[in-house]
Amino acid sequence: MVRSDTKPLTRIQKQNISAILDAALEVFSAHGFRGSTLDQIANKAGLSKPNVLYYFNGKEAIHVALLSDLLDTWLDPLRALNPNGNAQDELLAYIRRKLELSRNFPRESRLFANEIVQGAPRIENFLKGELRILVDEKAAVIAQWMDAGQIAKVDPYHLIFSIWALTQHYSDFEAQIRFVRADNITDPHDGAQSFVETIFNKILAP
Amino acid sequence: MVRSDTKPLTRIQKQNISAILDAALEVFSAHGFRGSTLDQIANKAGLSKPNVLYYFNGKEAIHVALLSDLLDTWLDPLRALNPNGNAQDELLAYIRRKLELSRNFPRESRLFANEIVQGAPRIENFLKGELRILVDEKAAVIAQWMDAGQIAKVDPYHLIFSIWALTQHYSDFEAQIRFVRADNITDPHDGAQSFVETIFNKILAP
DNA sequence: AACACAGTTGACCAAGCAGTCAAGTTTGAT
DNA sequence: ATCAAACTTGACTGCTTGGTCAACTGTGTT
Repeated sequence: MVRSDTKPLTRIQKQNISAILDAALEVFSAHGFRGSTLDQIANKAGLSKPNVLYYFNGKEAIHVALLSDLLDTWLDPLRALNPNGNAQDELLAYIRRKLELSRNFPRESRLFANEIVQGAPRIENFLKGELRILVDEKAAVIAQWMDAGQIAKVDPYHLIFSIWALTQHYSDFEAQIRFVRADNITDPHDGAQSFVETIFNKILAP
Repeated sequence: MVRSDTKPLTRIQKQNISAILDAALEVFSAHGFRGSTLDQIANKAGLSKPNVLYYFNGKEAIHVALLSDLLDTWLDPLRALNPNGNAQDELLAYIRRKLELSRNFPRESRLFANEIVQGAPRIENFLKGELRILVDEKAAVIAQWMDAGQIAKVDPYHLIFSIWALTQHYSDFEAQIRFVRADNITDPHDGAQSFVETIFNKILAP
Protein backbone atom coordinates (compact mmCIF):
# COMPACT_ATOMS: atom_id res chain seq x y z
CA MET A 1 0.00 0.00 0.00
CA VAL A 2 1.02 3.55 -0.65
CA ARG A 3 2.46 4.99 2.51
CA SER A 4 1.33 8.53 2.96
CA ASP A 5 3.36 9.27 6.05
CA THR A 6 6.72 9.65 4.36
CA LYS A 7 6.91 11.14 0.88
CA PRO A 8 4.76 13.32 -1.40
CA LEU A 9 2.30 11.54 -3.63
CA THR A 10 2.94 11.02 -7.32
CA ARG A 11 0.57 12.27 -9.99
CA ILE A 12 -0.84 8.77 -10.48
CA GLN A 13 -1.26 8.21 -6.76
CA LYS A 14 -3.19 11.41 -6.27
CA GLN A 15 -5.44 10.62 -9.21
CA ASN A 16 -6.17 7.02 -8.28
CA ILE A 17 -6.62 7.64 -4.58
CA SER A 18 -9.13 10.33 -5.30
CA ALA A 19 -10.91 8.12 -7.85
CA ILE A 20 -11.13 5.35 -5.27
CA LEU A 21 -12.42 7.64 -2.54
CA ASP A 22 -15.02 9.13 -4.82
CA ALA A 23 -16.20 5.72 -5.98
CA ALA A 24 -16.24 4.43 -2.43
CA LEU A 25 -18.27 7.38 -1.24
CA GLU A 26 -20.81 6.66 -3.94
CA VAL A 27 -21.01 2.99 -3.09
CA PHE A 28 -20.80 3.15 0.71
CA SER A 29 -23.37 5.93 0.98
CA ALA A 30 -25.80 3.98 -1.18
CA HIS A 31 -25.39 0.52 0.35
CA GLY A 32 -23.74 0.91 3.73
CA PHE A 33 -20.44 -0.65 4.69
CA ARG A 34 -21.40 -4.31 4.59
CA GLY A 35 -23.64 -3.81 1.60
CA SER A 36 -20.75 -2.57 -0.50
CA THR A 37 -18.14 -4.71 -2.24
CA LEU A 38 -14.62 -3.95 -3.31
CA ASP A 39 -15.58 -4.99 -6.83
CA GLN A 40 -18.25 -2.31 -6.96
CA ILE A 41 -15.79 0.29 -5.78
CA ALA A 42 -13.03 -0.86 -8.12
CA ASN A 43 -15.47 -0.91 -11.01
CA LYS A 44 -16.78 2.55 -10.37
CA ALA A 45 -13.23 3.84 -9.94
CA GLY A 46 -12.17 2.22 -13.22
CA LEU A 47 -9.51 0.09 -11.54
CA SER A 48 -8.99 -3.57 -10.85
CA LYS A 49 -9.64 -4.87 -7.37
CA PRO A 50 -6.00 -5.69 -6.63
CA ASN A 51 -5.10 -2.23 -7.79
CA VAL A 52 -7.52 -0.69 -5.31
CA LEU A 53 -5.87 -2.76 -2.62
CA TYR A 54 -2.52 -1.44 -3.76
CA TYR A 55 -3.61 2.00 -2.59
CA PHE A 56 -5.56 1.04 0.52
CA ASN A 57 -4.94 -1.65 3.09
CA GLY A 58 -8.45 -3.00 2.79
CA LYS A 59 -12.11 -2.20 2.58
CA GLU A 60 -12.15 -0.92 6.13
CA ALA A 61 -9.22 1.41 5.45
CA ILE A 62 -11.11 3.07 2.60
CA HIS A 63 -14.11 3.54 4.83
CA VAL A 64 -12.03 4.99 7.61
CA ALA A 65 -10.31 7.39 5.21
CA LEU A 66 -13.69 8.61 3.98
CA LEU A 67 -15.06 9.08 7.46
CA SER A 68 -12.04 10.96 8.77
CA ASP A 69 -12.19 13.34 5.82
CA LEU A 70 -15.88 13.79 6.46
CA LEU A 71 -15.89 14.23 10.22
CA ASP A 72 -13.20 16.82 9.92
CA THR A 73 -15.41 19.14 7.88
CA TRP A 74 -18.68 18.11 9.49
CA LEU A 75 -18.02 20.19 12.57
CA ASP A 76 -17.17 23.39 10.72
CA PRO A 77 -20.65 24.91 10.50
CA LEU A 78 -21.22 24.59 14.23
CA ARG A 79 -17.68 25.63 15.04
CA ALA A 80 -18.29 28.86 13.17
CA LEU A 81 -21.11 29.88 15.50
CA ASN A 82 -19.83 33.16 16.89
CA PRO A 83 -20.64 33.79 20.57
CA ASN A 84 -20.17 37.51 20.06
CA GLY A 85 -22.54 37.80 17.14
CA ASN A 86 -26.26 38.41 17.17
CA ALA A 87 -28.04 35.30 18.41
CA GLN A 88 -30.73 35.09 15.76
CA ASP A 89 -28.34 35.91 12.92
CA GLU A 90 -25.78 33.41 14.09
CA LEU A 91 -28.24 30.58 14.47
CA LEU A 92 -29.88 31.24 11.13
CA ALA A 93 -26.48 31.40 9.49
CA TYR A 94 -25.65 28.07 11.11
CA ILE A 95 -28.86 26.58 9.77
CA ARG A 96 -28.08 27.92 6.33
CA ARG A 97 -24.60 26.44 6.38
CA LYS A 98 -26.01 23.09 7.45
CA LEU A 99 -28.61 23.12 4.70
CA GLU A 100 -25.99 23.97 2.12
CA LEU A 101 -23.75 21.18 3.30
CA SER A 102 -26.60 18.74 3.12
CA ARG A 103 -27.55 19.97 -0.32
CA ASN A 104 -24.05 20.01 -1.77
CA PHE A 105 -22.79 16.84 -0.12
CA PRO A 106 -25.73 14.44 0.10
CA ARG A 107 -23.50 11.39 -0.28
CA GLU A 108 -21.36 12.43 2.65
CA SER A 109 -24.49 13.09 4.65
CA ARG A 110 -25.87 9.65 3.89
CA LEU A 111 -22.56 7.99 4.68
CA PHE A 112 -22.79 9.61 8.08
CA ALA A 113 -26.46 8.72 8.45
CA ASN A 114 -25.76 5.08 7.62
CA GLU A 115 -23.22 4.98 10.40
CA ILE A 116 -25.47 6.55 12.99
CA VAL A 117 -28.59 4.56 12.20
CA GLN A 118 -26.60 1.39 12.69
CA GLY A 119 -25.41 2.45 16.11
CA ALA A 120 -22.30 4.45 15.17
CA PRO A 121 -19.87 1.65 16.06
CA ARG A 122 -17.08 3.20 14.01
CA ILE A 123 -17.45 6.81 15.06
CA GLU A 124 -18.37 6.40 18.70
CA ASN A 125 -15.17 8.07 19.79
CA PHE A 126 -15.72 11.05 17.55
CA LEU A 127 -19.26 11.50 18.85
CA LYS A 128 -18.27 11.13 22.49
CA GLY A 129 -15.18 13.26 22.05
CA GLU A 130 -14.85 16.12 19.62
CA LEU A 131 -18.51 16.45 18.77
CA ARG A 132 -19.66 16.32 22.34
CA ILE A 133 -17.19 18.94 23.50
CA LEU A 134 -18.21 21.26 20.69
CA VAL A 135 -21.92 20.75 21.30
CA ASP A 136 -21.53 21.38 25.03
CA GLU A 137 -19.63 24.56 24.30
CA LYS A 138 -22.15 25.88 21.77
CA ALA A 139 -25.12 24.86 23.86
CA ALA A 140 -23.71 27.03 26.62
CA VAL A 141 -23.42 29.94 24.22
CA ILE A 142 -27.02 29.48 23.12
CA ALA A 143 -28.15 29.26 26.73
CA GLN A 144 -26.47 32.59 27.42
CA TRP A 145 -28.25 34.16 24.46
CA MET A 146 -31.50 32.89 25.88
CA ASP A 147 -30.76 34.19 29.34
CA ALA A 148 -29.98 37.57 27.82
CA GLY A 149 -33.41 37.51 26.21
CA GLN A 150 -32.05 37.62 22.65
CA ILE A 151 -33.99 34.52 21.65
CA ALA A 152 -36.79 32.43 23.09
CA LYS A 153 -35.94 29.97 25.83
CA VAL A 154 -35.91 26.35 24.72
CA ASP A 155 -33.59 23.47 25.54
CA PRO A 156 -30.37 24.33 23.66
CA TYR A 157 -29.46 20.69 23.06
CA HIS A 158 -32.83 19.88 21.60
CA LEU A 159 -32.57 23.01 19.52
CA ILE A 160 -29.32 21.78 18.03
CA PHE A 161 -30.77 18.30 17.48
CA SER A 162 -33.75 19.81 15.72
CA ILE A 163 -31.47 21.74 13.39
CA TRP A 164 -29.62 18.55 12.58
CA ALA A 165 -32.83 16.64 12.07
CA LEU A 166 -34.40 19.17 9.76
CA THR A 167 -31.38 19.97 7.65
CA GLN A 168 -30.15 16.44 7.15
CA HIS A 169 -33.59 15.04 6.52
CA TYR A 170 -33.58 16.45 3.02
CA SER A 171 -30.50 14.53 1.96
CA ASP A 172 -30.67 11.46 4.18
CA PHE A 173 -34.33 10.73 3.46
CA GLU A 174 -34.26 12.17 -0.01
CA ALA A 175 -35.70 8.99 -1.50
CA GLN A 176 -38.81 9.31 0.61
CA ILE A 177 -39.32 12.94 -0.32
CA ARG A 178 -38.68 12.24 -3.98
CA PHE A 179 -41.17 9.39 -4.20
CA VAL A 180 -43.85 11.13 -2.19
CA ARG A 181 -43.59 14.30 -4.27
CA ALA A 182 -43.00 12.58 -7.60
CA ASP A 183 -44.57 15.19 -9.86
CA ASN A 184 -43.56 18.28 -8.02
CA ILE A 185 -41.64 20.74 -10.14
CA THR A 186 -39.63 22.60 -7.56
CA ASP A 187 -36.48 21.10 -6.13
CA PRO A 188 -37.39 20.05 -2.58
CA HIS A 189 -34.19 21.69 -1.38
CA ASP A 190 -35.43 25.10 -2.52
CA GLY A 191 -38.61 24.78 -0.56
CA ALA A 192 -36.59 23.44 2.33
CA GLN A 193 -34.40 26.51 2.59
CA SER A 194 -37.24 28.97 2.97
CA PHE A 195 -39.38 26.64 5.05
CA VAL A 196 -36.68 25.81 7.55
CA GLU A 197 -35.68 29.47 7.89
CA THR A 198 -39.28 30.46 8.43
CA ILE A 199 -39.93 27.99 11.18
CA PHE A 200 -36.71 28.71 13.02
CA ASN A 201 -37.54 32.38 12.91
CA LYS A 202 -40.74 31.52 14.71
CA ILE A 203 -39.04 29.19 17.14
CA LEU A 204 -36.37 31.69 18.08
CA ALA A 205 -38.50 34.82 18.22
CA PRO A 206 -38.06 36.18 21.76
CA MET B 1 -42.10 -23.43 4.14
CA VAL B 2 -45.19 -22.92 6.16
CA ARG B 3 -47.96 -21.78 3.88
CA SER B 4 -50.06 -19.19 5.57
CA ASP B 5 -52.68 -18.89 2.86
CA THR B 6 -54.55 -22.09 3.59
CA LYS B 7 -54.88 -23.28 7.17
CA PRO B 8 -54.58 -21.82 10.66
CA LEU B 9 -51.15 -21.86 12.26
CA THR B 10 -50.19 -24.38 14.90
CA ARG B 11 -49.00 -23.35 18.33
CA ILE B 12 -45.39 -24.06 17.37
CA GLN B 13 -45.70 -22.17 14.12
CA LYS B 14 -47.05 -19.08 15.80
CA GLN B 15 -44.35 -19.17 18.40
CA ASN B 16 -41.44 -19.76 16.04
CA ILE B 17 -42.58 -17.34 13.38
CA SER B 18 -42.90 -14.62 15.95
CA ALA B 19 -39.51 -15.49 17.44
CA ILE B 20 -37.95 -15.28 13.99
CA LEU B 21 -39.59 -11.97 13.16
CA ASP B 22 -38.55 -10.47 16.46
CA ALA B 23 -34.97 -11.65 16.05
CA ALA B 24 -34.90 -10.46 12.45
CA LEU B 25 -36.19 -7.04 13.44
CA GLU B 26 -33.42 -6.77 15.97
CA VAL B 27 -30.74 -7.80 13.51
CA PHE B 28 -31.97 -6.04 10.37
CA SER B 29 -32.57 -2.75 12.15
CA ALA B 30 -29.08 -2.83 13.61
CA HIS B 31 -27.11 -3.92 10.55
CA GLY B 32 -29.29 -3.36 7.49
CA PHE B 33 -30.36 -6.07 5.10
CA ARG B 34 -26.99 -6.99 3.64
CA GLY B 35 -25.24 -6.54 6.94
CA SER B 36 -27.40 -9.21 8.55
CA THR B 37 -26.94 -12.96 8.31
CA LEU B 38 -29.37 -15.82 8.69
CA ASP B 39 -27.09 -17.26 11.35
CA GLN B 40 -27.44 -14.13 13.45
CA ILE B 41 -31.20 -14.27 13.12
CA ALA B 42 -31.41 -17.99 13.82
CA ASN B 43 -29.14 -17.61 16.80
CA LYS B 44 -31.12 -14.78 18.31
CA ALA B 45 -34.35 -16.66 17.70
CA GLY B 46 -32.94 -19.77 19.37
CA LEU B 47 -33.39 -21.90 16.26
CA SER B 48 -31.12 -23.58 13.75
CA LYS B 49 -30.65 -21.95 10.37
CA PRO B 50 -32.42 -24.70 8.42
CA ASN B 51 -35.28 -24.42 10.85
CA VAL B 52 -35.60 -20.70 10.16
CA LEU B 53 -35.74 -21.54 6.47
CA TYR B 54 -38.46 -24.04 7.19
CA TYR B 55 -40.69 -21.14 8.18
CA PHE B 56 -39.58 -18.56 5.62
CA ASN B 57 -38.61 -18.95 2.00
CA GLY B 58 -35.38 -17.07 2.51
CA LYS B 59 -33.71 -14.04 3.99
CA GLU B 60 -35.55 -11.72 1.66
CA ALA B 61 -38.91 -13.23 2.63
CA ILE B 62 -38.28 -12.47 6.30
CA HIS B 63 -37.39 -8.92 5.44
CA VAL B 64 -40.48 -8.48 3.30
CA ALA B 65 -42.68 -9.89 6.04
CA LEU B 66 -41.24 -7.41 8.52
CA LEU B 67 -41.66 -4.46 6.21
CA SER B 68 -45.25 -5.26 5.28
CA ASP B 69 -46.18 -5.55 8.94
CA LEU B 70 -44.46 -2.27 9.55
CA LEU B 71 -45.75 -0.22 6.65
CA ASP B 72 -49.24 -1.26 7.49
CA THR B 73 -49.11 0.42 10.88
CA TRP B 74 -46.80 3.23 9.88
CA LEU B 75 -49.56 5.16 8.16
CA ASP B 76 -51.98 5.00 11.06
CA PRO B 77 -50.98 8.19 12.87
CA LEU B 78 -51.36 10.29 9.75
CA ARG B 79 -54.49 8.48 8.69
CA ALA B 80 -56.07 9.43 11.99
CA LEU B 81 -55.73 13.15 11.27
CA ASN B 82 -59.33 14.30 11.41
CA PRO B 83 -60.29 16.99 8.84
CA ASN B 84 -63.24 18.01 10.98
CA GLY B 85 -61.26 18.49 14.15
CA ASN B 86 -59.49 21.58 15.39
CA ALA B 87 -56.39 22.20 13.28
CA GLN B 88 -53.92 22.80 16.07
CA ASP B 89 -55.24 19.97 18.23
CA GLU B 90 -55.22 17.52 15.36
CA LEU B 91 -51.69 18.33 14.28
CA LEU B 92 -50.34 18.21 17.81
CA ALA B 93 -52.09 14.91 18.38
CA TYR B 94 -50.49 13.62 15.19
CA ILE B 95 -47.09 14.74 16.39
CA ARG B 96 -47.68 13.07 19.72
CA ARG B 97 -48.69 9.80 18.04
CA LYS B 98 -45.58 9.92 15.87
CA LEU B 99 -43.33 10.56 18.86
CA GLU B 100 -44.89 7.70 20.75
CA LEU B 101 -44.43 5.36 17.83
CA SER B 102 -40.81 6.35 17.50
CA ARG B 103 -40.30 5.92 21.22
CA ASN B 104 -42.08 2.60 21.54
CA PHE B 105 -40.87 1.06 18.30
CA PRO B 106 -37.35 2.34 17.69
CA ARG B 107 -36.29 -0.85 15.94
CA GLU B 108 -39.11 -0.59 13.46
CA SER B 109 -38.24 3.05 12.91
CA ARG B 110 -34.62 2.20 12.23
CA LEU B 111 -35.58 -0.63 9.90
CA PHE B 112 -37.54 1.91 7.92
CA ALA B 113 -34.73 4.48 8.11
CA ASN B 114 -32.21 1.95 6.85
CA GLU B 115 -34.38 1.35 3.82
CA ILE B 116 -34.88 5.00 3.03
CA VAL B 117 -31.29 6.10 3.51
CA GLN B 118 -30.24 3.46 1.03
CA GLY B 119 -32.64 4.70 -1.61
CA ALA B 120 -35.77 2.77 -0.63
CA PRO B 121 -35.37 0.13 -3.37
CA ARG B 122 -37.70 -2.29 -1.62
CA ILE B 123 -40.45 0.09 -0.62
CA GLU B 124 -40.52 2.39 -3.62
CA ASN B 125 -44.01 1.23 -4.53
CA PHE B 126 -45.33 1.87 -1.06
CA LEU B 127 -43.88 5.36 -1.02
CA LYS B 128 -45.12 6.23 -4.50
CA GLY B 129 -48.49 4.62 -3.87
CA GLU B 130 -50.21 4.43 -0.52
CA LEU B 131 -48.04 6.92 1.29
CA ARG B 132 -48.16 9.49 -1.47
CA ILE B 133 -51.93 9.34 -1.77
CA LEU B 134 -52.34 9.73 1.96
CA VAL B 135 -49.87 12.61 2.15
CA ASP B 136 -51.54 14.43 -0.73
CA GLU B 137 -54.90 14.02 0.95
CA LYS B 138 -53.72 15.25 4.33
CA ALA B 139 -51.68 18.08 2.85
CA ALA B 140 -54.89 19.33 1.26
CA VAL B 141 -56.64 19.18 4.62
CA ILE B 142 -53.84 21.15 6.22
CA ALA B 143 -53.93 23.71 3.41
CA GLN B 144 -57.64 24.22 4.06
CA TRP B 145 -56.99 24.78 7.74
CA MET B 146 -54.41 27.38 6.77
CA ASP B 147 -56.75 29.10 4.34
CA ALA B 148 -59.37 29.23 7.06
CA GLY B 149 -56.84 31.01 9.25
CA GLN B 150 -56.82 28.29 11.90
CA ILE B 151 -53.05 27.90 11.73
CA ALA B 152 -50.15 29.82 10.22
CA LYS B 153 -49.52 29.44 6.51
CA VAL B 154 -46.53 27.29 5.64
CA ASP B 155 -45.96 24.68 2.95
CA PRO B 156 -48.07 21.71 4.11
CA TYR B 157 -45.72 19.15 2.58
CA HIS B 158 -42.70 20.62 4.27
CA LEU B 159 -44.68 20.79 7.47
CA ILE B 160 -45.33 17.05 7.26
CA PHE B 161 -41.70 16.36 6.39
CA SER B 162 -40.56 18.40 9.36
CA ILE B 163 -42.80 16.38 11.65
CA TRP B 164 -41.31 13.19 10.29
CA ALA B 165 -37.78 14.53 10.61
CA LEU B 166 -38.15 15.68 14.19
CA THR B 167 -40.05 12.73 15.55
CA GLN B 168 -37.99 10.01 13.92
CA HIS B 169 -34.70 11.68 14.66
CA TYR B 170 -34.88 10.55 18.25
CA SER B 171 -35.02 6.88 17.39
CA ASP B 172 -33.15 6.77 14.09
CA PHE B 173 -30.22 8.85 15.28
CA GLU B 174 -30.46 7.72 18.85
CA ALA B 175 -26.80 6.70 18.90
CA GLN B 176 -25.71 10.22 18.12
CA ILE B 177 -27.90 11.72 20.80
CA ARG B 178 -26.83 9.14 23.33
CA PHE B 179 -23.11 9.67 22.78
CA VAL B 180 -23.32 13.44 22.66
CA ARG B 181 -25.31 13.58 25.88
CA ALA B 182 -23.53 10.75 27.62
CA ASP B 183 -23.93 11.93 31.19
CA ASN B 184 -27.34 13.50 30.96
CA ILE B 185 -29.81 12.10 33.44
CA THR B 186 -33.08 12.66 31.66
CA ASP B 187 -34.24 10.33 28.91
CA PRO B 188 -33.82 12.28 25.65
CA HIS B 189 -37.31 11.17 24.66
CA ASP B 190 -38.82 13.02 27.59
CA GLY B 191 -37.18 16.27 26.61
CA ALA B 192 -38.15 15.57 23.03
CA GLN B 193 -41.84 15.38 23.77
CA SER B 194 -42.08 18.78 25.39
CA PHE B 195 -39.55 20.40 23.06
CA VAL B 196 -41.23 19.22 19.87
CA GLU B 197 -44.66 20.22 21.11
CA THR B 198 -43.38 23.65 22.08
CA ILE B 199 -41.82 24.41 18.75
CA PHE B 200 -44.80 23.20 16.75
CA ASN B 201 -47.03 25.37 18.85
CA LYS B 202 -44.90 28.29 17.75
CA ILE B 203 -44.79 27.18 14.15
CA LEU B 204 -48.54 26.72 13.91
CA ALA B 205 -49.66 29.76 15.90
CA PRO B 206 -51.83 31.76 13.48
C1' DA C 1 19.70 3.38 -22.91
C1' DA C 2 19.33 1.55 -18.61
C1' DC C 3 17.60 0.85 -14.33
C1' DA C 4 14.94 1.19 -10.11
C1' DC C 5 10.75 1.70 -8.60
C1' DA C 6 5.73 2.75 -9.27
C1' DG C 7 1.81 0.82 -10.94
C1' DT C 8 -1.12 -3.10 -12.63
C1' DT C 9 -3.48 -7.52 -12.94
C1' DG C 10 -5.00 -12.60 -13.80
C1' DA C 11 -5.24 -16.36 -11.12
C1' DC C 12 -5.87 -17.91 -6.90
C1' DC C 13 -7.27 -18.82 -1.84
C1' DA C 14 -9.94 -19.07 2.42
C1' DA C 15 -13.81 -17.54 4.84
C1' DG C 16 -18.48 -16.40 5.03
C1' DC C 17 -22.88 -17.05 3.64
C1' DA C 18 -27.70 -18.35 1.63
C1' DG C 19 -29.89 -22.14 0.80
C1' DT C 20 -30.62 -27.70 0.27
C1' DC C 21 -31.49 -32.31 1.70
C1' DA C 22 -31.96 -36.64 3.63
C1' DA C 23 -32.53 -38.47 7.77
C1' DG C 24 -34.06 -37.97 12.09
C1' DT C 25 -37.49 -36.58 16.29
C1' DT C 26 -41.79 -34.67 18.15
C1' DT C 27 -46.74 -33.80 18.18
C1' DG C 28 -51.36 -34.66 18.27
C1' DA C 29 -55.42 -36.78 16.35
C1' DT C 30 -57.55 -41.34 16.26
C1' DA D 1 -50.51 -47.41 20.76
C1' DT D 2 -50.26 -46.02 16.03
C1' DC D 3 -49.29 -43.19 12.41
C1' DA D 4 -49.10 -39.28 9.41
C1' DA D 5 -47.90 -34.89 9.44
C1' DA D 6 -45.26 -31.32 11.67
C1' DC D 7 -40.96 -30.10 13.07
C1' DT D 8 -35.79 -30.18 13.47
C1' DT D 9 -30.94 -30.49 12.15
C1' DG D 10 -25.96 -32.04 10.80
C1' DA D 11 -23.68 -32.13 6.88
C1' DC D 12 -23.28 -30.33 2.59
C1' DT D 13 -23.13 -27.29 -1.82
C1' DG D 14 -22.20 -23.47 -4.59
C1' DC D 15 -21.52 -18.75 -4.82
C1' DT D 16 -19.74 -14.31 -3.23
C1' DT D 17 -16.25 -11.72 -1.54
C1' DG D 18 -12.03 -9.76 0.90
C1' DG D 19 -7.56 -10.29 0.28
C1' DT D 20 -2.81 -12.33 -1.69
C1' DC D 21 0.83 -13.03 -4.91
C1' DA D 22 3.95 -13.60 -8.54
C1' DA D 23 4.66 -11.86 -12.71
C1' DC D 24 4.13 -8.20 -15.82
C1' DT D 25 4.11 -3.20 -17.71
C1' DG D 26 4.72 1.90 -17.35
C1' DT D 27 7.38 6.01 -15.66
C1' DG D 28 10.81 9.05 -14.96
C1' DT D 29 15.55 9.90 -13.60
C1' DT D 30 20.36 9.61 -14.72
